[in-house]
Amino acid sequence: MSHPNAEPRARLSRDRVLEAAITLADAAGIESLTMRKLGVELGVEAMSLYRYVAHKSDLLDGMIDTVFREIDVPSGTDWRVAMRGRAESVRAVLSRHRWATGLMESRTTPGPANLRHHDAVLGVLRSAGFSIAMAAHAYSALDSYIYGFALQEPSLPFHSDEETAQAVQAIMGRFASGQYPHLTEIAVEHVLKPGYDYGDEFAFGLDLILDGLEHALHAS
Amino acid sequence: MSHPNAEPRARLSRDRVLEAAITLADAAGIESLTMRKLGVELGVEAMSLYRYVAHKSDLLDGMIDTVFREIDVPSGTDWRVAMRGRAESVRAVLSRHRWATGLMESRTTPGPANLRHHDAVLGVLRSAGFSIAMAAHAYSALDSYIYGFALQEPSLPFHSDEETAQAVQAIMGRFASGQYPHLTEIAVEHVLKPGYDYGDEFAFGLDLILDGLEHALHAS
DNA sequence: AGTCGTACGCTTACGTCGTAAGCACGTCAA
DNA sequence: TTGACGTGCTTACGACGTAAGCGTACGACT
Repeated sequence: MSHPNAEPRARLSRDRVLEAAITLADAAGIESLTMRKLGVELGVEAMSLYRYVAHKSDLLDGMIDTVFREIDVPSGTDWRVAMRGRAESVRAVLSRHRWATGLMESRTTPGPANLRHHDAVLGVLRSAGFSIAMAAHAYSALDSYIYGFALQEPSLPFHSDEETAQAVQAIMGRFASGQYPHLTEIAVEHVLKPGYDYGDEFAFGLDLILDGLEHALHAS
Repeated sequence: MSHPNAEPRARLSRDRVLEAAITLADAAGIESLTMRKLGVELGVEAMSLYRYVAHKSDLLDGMIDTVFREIDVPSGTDWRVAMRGRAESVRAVLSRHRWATGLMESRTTPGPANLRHHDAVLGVLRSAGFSIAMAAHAYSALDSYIYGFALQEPSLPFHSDEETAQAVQAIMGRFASGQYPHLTEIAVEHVLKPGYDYGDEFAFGLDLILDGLEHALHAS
């Protein structure tokens, strides 16, 4: 009985560290993810984490790839269904982990889950008859749109009706009325209508791109 | 002659501080922008900067809005021409300031240049006959695509032929050959071809969206 | 049963960061 | 001449990432 009432304290592991880091970033934002706080979360000193992580940016890389593992790998013969499903899945995952999109910019070494995911995307497109060049175009267009939407969504204050109203007031109130007439118009007559949800905009742009790709596929 | 050979040292000002911060971030990346280094750059102690900036995130907000001021404000009666021009302008500016896109995620208070810019975008669309709802859709789709592209572009290693080849080797070399067949295919038969430039993909997706919007405009 | 390498977590310490608080000086109006 | 104000500097604090090295407990061998 070397440790009197010491609960066994589950062993650390890279996955446990990554998991805890993601939980912490989800809850408090990426900027408040520090090695020390992560240590506290795991009941461990900060330096102990370096047994599982080479440095903080290795931790971030690992977090990103863990997030990618949450995304459904697309498959199936109907490319539209597959691409739409994957788009929704990416968006759902990125909105669960709002810090992830902004981080992608700085990480240049894709992890295995990321590679597997994108390999599957290309596989679906190629099987559907897209040429190599067209598959590359489609890949780029879809990813740009999805990531861009995910990047903007959390920074927009449109998450509930009252919150939206307050945010619009806060922004518009800073300026002379009439200074931004079109923003005002859209705020008053569109965004402030009850039931408005910015997330609904996602489908519109996605369909635009899918329609365009379908057209390009048949034209070739 | 209280300061012997002291060159007058141009007075500080918020704009000069922001300008210097942007230059520094452009050159060395946003993560190496610190108040102290910015002070050195301006020949001043770090704390002196707080006369012009409330705190660091105020500095970042200011930088973002200064960047927005570089973007051409769209105008004109041909909405397609205007939207294409604005898209190219945004992309050019964001690729000059690679740190800016990733920062947008964390900034929630848009500055005046940002508001003016987006007001002009909506103005062009409304004048062209887009309904309020459709203008909102178009705005969202275009912004998502443009920002998403800008977010991905710097993290992709496709900036010169040799650089691309090396990066592809580095990534692919980490895995058993055949593990990612479609990525390999597209790398070998598309990306590694001489003259490939990822930037060229931008136009394809942009046209997809513009075509879709045109169709939606006429259908309504 | 005894030995020992190794995996794991801890301690201490350094340099850098953002920034609070207050001081010193030059300029200019009264 | 005086004094208020604008401007920049000094000092200091707590938090950060992480380098270097220490103690210990456990599993694999003899």
